[in-house]
Amino acid sequence: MARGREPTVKDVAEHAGVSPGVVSRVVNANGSVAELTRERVLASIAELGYRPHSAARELRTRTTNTIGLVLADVANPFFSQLADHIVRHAADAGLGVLLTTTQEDPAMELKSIELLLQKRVGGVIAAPGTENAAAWRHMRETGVELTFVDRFIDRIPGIDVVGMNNEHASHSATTALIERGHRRIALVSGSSETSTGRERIAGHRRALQEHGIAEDPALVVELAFRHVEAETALSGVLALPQPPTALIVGNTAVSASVITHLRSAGISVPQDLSVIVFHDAEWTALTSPPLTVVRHQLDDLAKCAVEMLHTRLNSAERLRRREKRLPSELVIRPSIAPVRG
Amino acid sequence: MARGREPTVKDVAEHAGVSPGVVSRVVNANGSVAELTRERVLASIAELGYRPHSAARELRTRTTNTIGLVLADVANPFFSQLADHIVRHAADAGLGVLLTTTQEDPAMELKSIELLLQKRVGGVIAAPGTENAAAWRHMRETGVELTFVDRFIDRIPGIDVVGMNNEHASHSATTALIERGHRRIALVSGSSETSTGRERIAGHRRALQEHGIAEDPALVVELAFRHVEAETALSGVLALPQPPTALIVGNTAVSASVITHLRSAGISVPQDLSVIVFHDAEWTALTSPPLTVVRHQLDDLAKCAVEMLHTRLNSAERLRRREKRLPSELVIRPSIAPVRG
DNA sequence: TACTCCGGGTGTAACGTTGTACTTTGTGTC
DNA sequence: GACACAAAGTACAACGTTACACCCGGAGTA
Repeated sequence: MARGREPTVKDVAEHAGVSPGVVSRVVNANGSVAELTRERVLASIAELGYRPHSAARELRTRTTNTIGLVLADVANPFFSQLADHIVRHAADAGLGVLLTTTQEDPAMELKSIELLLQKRVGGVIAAPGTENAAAWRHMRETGVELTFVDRFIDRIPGIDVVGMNNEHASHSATTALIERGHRRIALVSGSSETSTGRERIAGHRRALQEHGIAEDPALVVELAFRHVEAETALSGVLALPQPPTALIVGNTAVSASVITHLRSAGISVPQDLSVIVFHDAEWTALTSPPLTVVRHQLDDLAKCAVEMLHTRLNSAERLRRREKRLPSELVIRPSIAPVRG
Repeated sequence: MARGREPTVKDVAEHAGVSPGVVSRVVNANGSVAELTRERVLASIAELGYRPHSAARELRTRTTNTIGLVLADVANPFFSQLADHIVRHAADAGLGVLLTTTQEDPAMELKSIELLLQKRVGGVIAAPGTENAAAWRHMRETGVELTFVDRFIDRIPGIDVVGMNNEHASHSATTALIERGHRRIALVSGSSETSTGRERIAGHRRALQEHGIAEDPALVVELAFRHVEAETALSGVLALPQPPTALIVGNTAVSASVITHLRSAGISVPQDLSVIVFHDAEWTALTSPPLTVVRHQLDDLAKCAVEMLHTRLNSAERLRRREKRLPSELVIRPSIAPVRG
């Protein structure tokens, strides 16, 4: 197990009979170096098994090829698929991804931010919570490039945003239900303090208004992305004197537990309740009935986020803030039906 | 946007009127320092917003509080839940997680290994593929602590392993079917080159033998974790002259697509086919019928892996190789039934 | 001839941190 | 009063890399 010290530029330089600077220029394809020596250096590198030490490089150059990724939790299929795509695209761009999760807990989010600042990551892709605006702003001011994905905090200037067109998606979903005669439509959404929550509620409202349907605040349930609350909140809504005939689940974290609850409560879909959920997880077509979903192009979302960050990292000058909204698609399946007589 | 240089120990030292060494000792709670000066230093740190520069620290101390995590893909709910738990436990231990995915592609796996070596991560948790044994061994010899999780490569010495008791789990699953009268039981598993694939096939065989049932090689389908192959391979098995009456899906990546295929092929579960799948994803109870599953304690798996790695990282001496197997549980649901006729 | 210019190379300092060796001061002991 | 001894602090080098200034020699130009 002869665990020898890892070879350094110096070792390579000596082995190739050249100065360290030349080696550096070879590995970074930087300054000019004679073809012959270049080959000699490359040979030495191969022979010694040299690998640049990124910490040293980062220290010297004050740059990094690592980005941070801050998500609520990666057990939620929405985020996990997003993470998968982001990691892939980042790898394509030569970037490593330091993953942290917040479990929707502001304190953990703060710890994540702290960690990433210490690591001096070059940039961060994050789906931020609502309470650490100051910390995010500070991170940005420290010079860390930041891209918000899916959600964002709008009080912070100069941060790119890539998200879904939530307002539109929610509007379509509600409209689809209204067209089937539904008047009492419940919406389970994330907290209205999050951008996604707000936008989804807004789209829902707009659709109601367009059809002259009065809003009933009791039908809008904001869940701060916690599984436990799902059942109690839901049973409250379903027990209303005038219960809803349709339900939109705009909080991807609780979709499965909502369906579970409906089943155990003996509510049959779509006879008793039409259901639409956000995010087309792999199982949504497997329930009975298959669920109508709002399908997001997660790959595009990830690609955009990585690209935005990457260009920022590689361009010295200060770019204008960009915001990109990706369309989503309503996939109709049997979980919605015309309202009963 | 006054993006000033980040403060360093030197700045803090000057501000507090001490030498840099003292500051270092304060932040690392290392040598002894007078209570009074300690407070003064802490005050300066707070005021200046000092944050240690990890690259510099890593360079100097030749250690890291970052570990690598190498998984096939994090879109597979099995791996994504595992990743979620690992990231959480690692954070509790003060470790950052650099996530890479291989998409089951040996070349990508090699790139991941390369990246992690460059980053000089202190340790790596990995679910390895089969083809890069040499690279993994080399990584270990370089001094990177390594823990294999879920799968492993047994040709490599000195690497800890945390996994499920796959042989036993598979044996239980097959036995449960045999007890219900099934004789022709198909097994969709990962490649028998992976440890999990081998073990699951072995457990299956043992159960068959114990009941004096002849093995039929045509009933064992090895899928190298690729979605596309699932349908064709499966339809082959189902079209056999003597088709199976039961199916065990031991490849978590294809569970959903297998179920989809069964449905589109008009095969009703459990009347035509009893089904058991590995891994209790959040949706397995939501299909109709709900699926019998082999449930793994992913949290324990993650916890063990992180703990093993963590103790290795913090103990100077060379520890003996450890291997831990966690039990899994067969959760019976209506997707299995006594064989017909 | 004297000059600039350029390719190809060397040497050195610096990035921010911490370990080691050293100095200073105070305190208790014989 | 001399001694050892610990506590508290300083100074400096080193980790591996790269940016920068510099040097050398040969080719092109006035």
